[in-house]
Parts: sequence; C-alpha cells; structure tokens
Amino acid sequence: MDIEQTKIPQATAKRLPLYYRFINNLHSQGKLRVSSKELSEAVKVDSATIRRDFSYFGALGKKGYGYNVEHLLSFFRKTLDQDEVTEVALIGVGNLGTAFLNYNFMKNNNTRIKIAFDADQKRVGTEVGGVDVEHIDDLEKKLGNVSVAILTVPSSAAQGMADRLVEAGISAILNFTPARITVPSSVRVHHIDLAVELQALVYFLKHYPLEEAEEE
Amino acid sequence: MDIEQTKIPQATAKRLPLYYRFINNLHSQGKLRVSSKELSEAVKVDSATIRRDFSYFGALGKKGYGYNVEHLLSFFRKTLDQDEVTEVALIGVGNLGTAFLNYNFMKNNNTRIKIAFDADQKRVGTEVGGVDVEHIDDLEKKLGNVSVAILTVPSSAAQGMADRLVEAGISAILNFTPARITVPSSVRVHHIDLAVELQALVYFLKHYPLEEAEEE
DNA sequence: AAGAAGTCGTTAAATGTTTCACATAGTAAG
DNA sequence: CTTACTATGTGAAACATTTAACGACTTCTT
Ligand SMILES: NC(=O)c1ccc[n+]([C@@H]2O[C@H](COP(=O)([O-])OP(=O)(O)OC[C@H]3O[C@@H](n4cnc5c(N)ncnc54)[C@H](O)[C@@H]3O)[C@@H](O)[C@H]2O)c1
Ligand SMILES: NC(=O)c1ccc[n+]([C@@H]2O[C@H](COP(=O)([O-])OP(=O)(O)OC[C@H]3O[C@@H](n4cnc5c(N)ncnc54)[C@H](O)[C@@H]3O)[C@@H](O)[C@H]2O)c1
Repeated sequence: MDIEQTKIPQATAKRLPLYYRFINNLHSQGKLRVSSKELSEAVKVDSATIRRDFSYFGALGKKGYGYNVEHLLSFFRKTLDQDEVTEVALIGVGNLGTAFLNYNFMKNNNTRIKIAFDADQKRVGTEVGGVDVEHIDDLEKKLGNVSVAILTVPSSAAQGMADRLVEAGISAILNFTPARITVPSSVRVHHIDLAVELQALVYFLKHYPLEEAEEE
Repeated sequence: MDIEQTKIPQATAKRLPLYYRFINNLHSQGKLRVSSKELSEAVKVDSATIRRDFSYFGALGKKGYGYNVEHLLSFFRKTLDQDEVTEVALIGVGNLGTAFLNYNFMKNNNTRIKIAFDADQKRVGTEVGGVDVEHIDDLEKKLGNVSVAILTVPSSAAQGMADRLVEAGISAILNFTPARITVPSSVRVHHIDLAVELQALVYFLKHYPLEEAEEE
C-alpha cells in the first residue's frame, strides 16, 4: 500500500502534522476556504513551499479560489491516518515523562500514550494522567502490540532500554535522552535533545545577527 | 566581533552543542585523541560531515592522528561561549515548565534558568528546582537583563506573552506551545512542537519503510 | 630509515529543499 | 457573456547540505 508516497520529501512529511492541525482549527471555526497565503502566515512556512508540499499529493486546490477546508481536512485525515489511533508506550515516569502523561496528546491527534513503565517501585501501580504505570520488569508481558515508544529514562539507561524495546518488538522510538542510541536499521529513532536545542538557540542569538527591528 | 562566523551553515551550527557535549564526555573519561570515525559512531553523524563541520573553524586536527581531545574541547569552549553563562527565563510553570526547572540544564551546559513566571497565585512565591517563581505581572520589573525565554504557557496565551516578552527586551524565544507566534524580525524564535514530532515519527513509520533488520 | 597504515581537509559531485515567477484555469461581478 | 481578478501548480533557478573520493601529511611498525 501507499506505493508512491515514498517519493514525498522528508521535509514535506515533517510539515504535514502542522498543516493538519491548523486546517483542523479552521474547520472548527467554520471557515470554508483558505489560500496558501493565509496558511503561510499562520504556520510560518512560505506559501510557495505550502503549494509545493500539497502538490505532491495531486491537485488539492482550485485556481483562483484556494483550498476548500472541508476537502483539505478530509484529505489529510486519510493521509495522516487520523482515523486509527496509534498507541504509544512511555518509558521513564520522571519529570519529563510525567509532563507528557499529563498532557493529552489526544486533543488534536491520533496518538495516545496507552501505558507507562518505570523502574521505581514507588511509581509502579500509580496512575498518571489516566495512564497506568507498570514495572519495567513487566515490559514484555504488558506491552501488547504497541509499536512506538517515548524514551524518558536517565541517559545512562537509554541504550539498555532501547535494546530491550527493540527486542520486545517496538518499531519506532522518540528519544528524549541525550544518549544517541544505536538500533537495528529496521527501527526508526528520532532524537529530541532539549539541551542542544537551547544551546543552539543561544549560539544563533550570539553569532547570527538578525535584521534590526522595524517598528510596526 | 566574530565577523566571519556568519558563514557557518546553520545545519553545522545546530550540531555544535552535540559535538561539544560528547567531547566533554571523552575528556572526563581521560581520552586523549579521537577520530572523526569514532565521533561519527557516537553522535550518529557521517564522519565526512563532522570533518567538514570542523573545517569551517580551520584545521583543528592532525592528518594521520585525528583530533586532540583537550585541544578540541578548549576550542569548543571558546566558540560556544561556555565560559559565560547565558541566563534564561521560563514562562509558565505547568507540567512542562516544572520538568524543565527540575532538570538542571547547567549540568553540561552554559545555560541556566534564572527566574520563572506564572499567572497562578498558587505557584507564585514557591521555588521549583531552586528557581523562584514570580508573578507574571512582575515580568518587566524582575526580568533584569535576561535575553532568552522558554515559553511553556497554554497556547492561547502564547502570542500575548510573546508580545510582552519582546516589549520587555527579550531577544530569543524557545517556544514549546503549538501556536506559531509572530515577532519582530529582530527576535529569534525556535519552535519545538512535541505533538508534531510524535505525529511525524508515526507518519514516517507508516509511510517510509526501513530496511529489514539484519541479525547481529 | 623506509614502508605501511591511518586520518585529515578539501574539491567536486550528488542530493535535497526552497523560492521565484508565470501560464493557466478557475472565480466573481456586472 | 465578457472582462477583470485571483491563486493554484509547476518548470526552472537558486540555495543548502551531504557524501564520495583522494592527495597530503602523520604516526606506527619493523
Ligand atoms: N526534564 C527535562 O527538562 C529534560 C531536559 C532535557 C533532557 N532530559 C532528559 O530526559 C530524560 C529524563 O529526564 P527527567 O528529568 O524526566 O529524569 P528523571 O530522573 O526525573 O526521570 C527518569 C525516570 O526514569 C526512571 N528509570 C530509571 N531507570 C529506568 C529503567 N531502566 N527503566 C525504566 N525507568 C527507569 C526513574 O525511576 C525516573 O522516574 C533524561 O535522559 C534527561 O537527560 C530531560
Ligand atoms: N506537557 C506536555 O507534554 C506538552 C506537550 C506538547 C506541547 N505542550 C505545550 O506546552 C505548553 C505548556 O504545557 P503544559 O502541559 O505545561 O501546560 P500547563 O497547563 O500544565 O501549564 C501552563 C502554565 O502556564 C501558566 N499560565 C497560564 N497563563 C499564563 C500567562 N499568561 N502567563 C504566565 N503563565 C501563565 C499556568 O498557570 C500553568 O501553570 C502548552 O502550550 C502545551 O500545548 C505541552
């Protein structure tokens, strides 16, 4: 299935959820049509880029009119598989893990943290944000067919846990630890390194001067 | 100052903090030298890319030898301004904000959350992770000369707070809310949209098949 | 001391992404 | 129906980033 979708540039694919969320907002506001220019201002992506992104999926708009919100939304729903919910496991119910559990990724999305694991007996058996916390020793037993994991354990435990998750059948890991984990080539890992993001911002601030502010 | 640093590609600049952290680790382990190949395996960046990245700063290594860890470290310390600490303000001490305050960004870094603000009276006056929480009404009074802000308020408050931060003299914002905020061109904003990251991972998982695993 | 092995720094090629600019096809209005 | 407008979809150019390949120099080995 989805033979030709492989050709969609990764940069485009990363923007799709962003588009989806905004189109969803428009729809709940009762808006009927939208132009690439309007979208551009809202999501801060060049309008030509938006048109190009959409064009990979065919002609979604009408010349001289723009895009029909309803049509766009139902298209994205299909494309991003918004109908089926992807269940996610969270490993490490510490500061960051707790924040994620309390935040409801469901609000706009098709993802749901279904189960959480921790090594600390004090946390096991509790419920955080409506999600049960299980002991990490029960990982294999309780994981079910969940295929995506959010990793928020201490970095020293990251590689070990990654190995175990892979062994247990996980296909994708969202890794928040600073450790760059190694996994088989069949497993997808995205790293979100918050300390690096903050440092990079500071570096840009100091070394890449921006235009002077124009008073508005 | 730093006239020619402007030429360093953004993609390279984003990787610098990552390199720095790993070189720091090597140094505390007492390692004396390292090759681009070793670095590559550790940080998961192609070795040619690492050599290219380093080369923007001149000849940091020696042919046939690799890089001297001590030398590399002291170079990065200078380049990334690791000597001076950049002070940061955090706006919105909720789930995510609390996690950031409890996490010590200082451990490896040159950034420190110095002060936090919230609108909720119940939080004001408390201390989270050693950082005082002030009332948002006192923002202008208490901000001092902090120039970087982490924004973790509800998305409905994001644009309003961004406007106020800019007015108060902030030059860079790390925005964790889903709202794409608008700021004057003199202010730098990085968006980290965790829900989008999770959805993008799921999209890649479903639409971009990876190679079959090879048993090791 | 000479040859083998290793690794950088860089030139050039390949690949990926964004942006410009406009013909085109459709809308809107009289 | 005709005219004026509007905003798409895309070819081509510009820009950015990654990767391959290798000459030059260093270190290591014998
Ligand atoms: N909190 C932040 O703001 C922040 C920022 C940047 C990076 N990080 C990274 O995110 C990760 C988590 O950070 P945190 O602040 O939530 O840490 P934390 O110490 O608060 O939480 C870690 C949790 O993992 C659990 N744990 C430890 N070993 C485990 C194992 N083998 N299996 C399962 N659970 C285990 C602990 O019991 C604890 O509850 C760390 O790697 C940290 O470097 C956090
Ligand atoms: N928690 C997560 O895992 C997560 C994930 C993705 C995105 N986000 C985004 O991050 C932001 C924060 O999320 P959260 O879960 O921490 O929310 P939260 O509701 O727990 O925290 C928000 C905090 O901001 C404070 N606040 C509200 N208005 C304010 C104002 N005008 N000035 C100062 N403080 C104000 C509130 O009192 C509260 O303490 C939200 O925009 C959310 O969409 C959070």
